Amino acid sequence: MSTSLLSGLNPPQLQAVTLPHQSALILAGAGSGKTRVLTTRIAYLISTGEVSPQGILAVTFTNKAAKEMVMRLSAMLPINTRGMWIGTFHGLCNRLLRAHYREANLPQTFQILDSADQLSAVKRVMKALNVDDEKFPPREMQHFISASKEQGLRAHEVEAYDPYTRRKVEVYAEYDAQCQKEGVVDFSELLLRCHELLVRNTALREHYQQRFKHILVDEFQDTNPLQYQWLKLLAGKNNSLFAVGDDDQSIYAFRGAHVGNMQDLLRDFNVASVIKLEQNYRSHGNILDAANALISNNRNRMGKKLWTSEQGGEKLRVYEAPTDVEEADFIVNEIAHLKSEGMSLSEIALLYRSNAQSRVLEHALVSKGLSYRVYGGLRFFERQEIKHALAYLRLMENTDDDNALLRVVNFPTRGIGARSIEQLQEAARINNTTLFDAAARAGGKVAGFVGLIESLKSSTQNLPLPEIIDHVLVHSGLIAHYQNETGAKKREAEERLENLKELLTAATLFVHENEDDSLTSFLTHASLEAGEHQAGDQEDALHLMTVHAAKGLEFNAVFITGLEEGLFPHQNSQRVDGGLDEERRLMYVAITRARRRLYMSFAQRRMLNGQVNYGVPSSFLHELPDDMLQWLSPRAMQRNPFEAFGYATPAPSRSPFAPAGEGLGEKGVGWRVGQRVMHQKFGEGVVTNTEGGGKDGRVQVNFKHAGSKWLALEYAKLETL
DNA sequence: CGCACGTGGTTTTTT
DNA sequence: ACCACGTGCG
Repeated sequence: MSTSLLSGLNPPQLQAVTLPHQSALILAGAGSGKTRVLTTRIAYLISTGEVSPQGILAVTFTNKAAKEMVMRLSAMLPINTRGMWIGTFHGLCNRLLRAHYREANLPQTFQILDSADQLSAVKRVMKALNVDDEKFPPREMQHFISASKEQGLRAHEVEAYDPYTRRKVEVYAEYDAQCQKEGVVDFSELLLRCHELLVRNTALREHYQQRFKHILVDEFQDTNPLQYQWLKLLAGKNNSLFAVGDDDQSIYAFRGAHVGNMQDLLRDFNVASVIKLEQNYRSHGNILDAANALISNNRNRMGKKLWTSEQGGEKLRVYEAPTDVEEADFIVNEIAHLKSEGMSLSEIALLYRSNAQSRVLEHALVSKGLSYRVYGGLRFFERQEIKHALAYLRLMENTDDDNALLRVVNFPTRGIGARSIEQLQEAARINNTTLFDAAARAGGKVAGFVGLIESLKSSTQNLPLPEIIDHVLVHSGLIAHYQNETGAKKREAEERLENLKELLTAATLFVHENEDDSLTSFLTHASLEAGEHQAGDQEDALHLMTVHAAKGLEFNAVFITGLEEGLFPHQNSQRVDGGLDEERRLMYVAITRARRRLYMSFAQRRMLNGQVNYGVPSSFLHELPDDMLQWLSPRAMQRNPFEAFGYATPAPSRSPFAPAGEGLGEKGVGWRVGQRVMHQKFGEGVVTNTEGGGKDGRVQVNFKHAGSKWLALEYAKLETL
């Protein structure tokens, strides 16, 4: 093999890459070359003849990461990466289920429900079962089902000791039955079904166990219990599981990720030693030291301390603004300055804890004329018009897909109203068929719809994919529908038409890039890679995104905004066990995105949910060593940080948020927002909000140690400070 | 059928 | 403040 493959690796990286055939856990810190290690290991295994490309199974969480891996691998080795099993958990499970659809008891053209599809499917089940959606909010129901599946539990396996849970289990069971009848699977079902297939089918399991000698997993800290079970099953007794992850960057517990999988892996696979990648190639020393200091406040870490040869660097800049608007102004000015110094906008990121915070920032950016791009939000394949188009295509593939039928049976409107649909559903229920079957037996306009689908099917047979879609767009009436929009909706309709055109482009591209260019394959692509298709990122633009979305990225300059107690760390995290630790990891992720310059800012007052909120600076700021910080605003943290943050002086009576002459936050409760108070049990704090008056009055107090709490004035004994 | 108005919710999210 | 969703009316 070529020695160049391994050159430039540091000792632990080299050790990881060249490990013998054994299971391993690689604890890879931020910016420590994790992806490089992963891809180089694959290249190493193949080029030494240890394993053939077919014997590799490499799993990631996102399509982006999978693509990156494939790209780097093809650059390293002169092999055809097509056909290699490198992909997301969902993508790989899909592949397996498609290959063995009969054994998995699925139709060949089974469709994949995204979250929105799943929600409407849940709602339909609940309606059919007469479930009170006040007592059982559909969203919660959906979460219950997904969460159960991610634990590897079918409805009958869920422990239900109370009537409430039993009812949910009932819905879960019926939901699964409905999906089975309609030939659709949701995201977690892909994994669970695949797992069950391998558990039950010994021959199949052994076949894949024989095949995948080396299994490699990226971002292992984000795996949920079902994903871990799946990996364990495929690894069997003889294969090696090479897991790369960072417990300090585990920020997805809220959606079922189980960091404990890292410890479990050590035990289940008898991992002899954990290899730590601690040399960071991304950030300057100060940034790294600050991150280390912050994360050292977490308990139960596997233990890891990043270091860099790039010692020192700039201090971390901290800015306190009176209001969120002024915070945004400061940031925008700072960015304009950086730009004038030659930094390109795309090298700068603006991070926030929650999406709502982007509004103020965007406003400031627009007025300053700086181009930016907000990441996250509505994805291409999730747009209404695209979903409509896909629904027609799905129905053509699989007429049992009731979700798809309901979406387009009367869109564009063809006179099939709520009444006709109810009749259809009733007929389907009585005869135990799907809606399309019921529709096929109906007359009138419904029959017309059935005819439309049949004619779309027959007239597009053997056409290439883009032509199929083009035909459907025209003959479904979608194009005409949007073309006929006038008045207020005209602009919106034009954009939708653009997107439909873009769908054709996406299909053309898909045909070029994929060997399997069937409609089923394209529909799967649309479900599993909803976000991949994004237009317009050529321009040099700032990156605006949540901290979550920033994981895995890096920038020369990073702004972490809204560093206020209750926002970041977020209020709701207090209710969750280990919530604060996860918030701290989130902050750790945020800090470690920066290469050279890091700004952290907060505001004294902020408009939140239509209300003025008075915040105190994030406790995370206190956890950063003073000597690494450079304060850009007058108010500095000195001997007693809390002292510096309290609002000993009354808040000004005029603020951007308060009409002139009115006392701030004065609602008759007798406490003023900004007032420092003492509570017998919770100690020192600052009033951040008030509500009601007299006996019913409540105040929100942000306590120094106990966090933020709402207190009923009737009971709370508060004293002024 | 489509619009107008009212109501509730509001952390993070990939697949 | 804002948005998404649901209901009721023309």
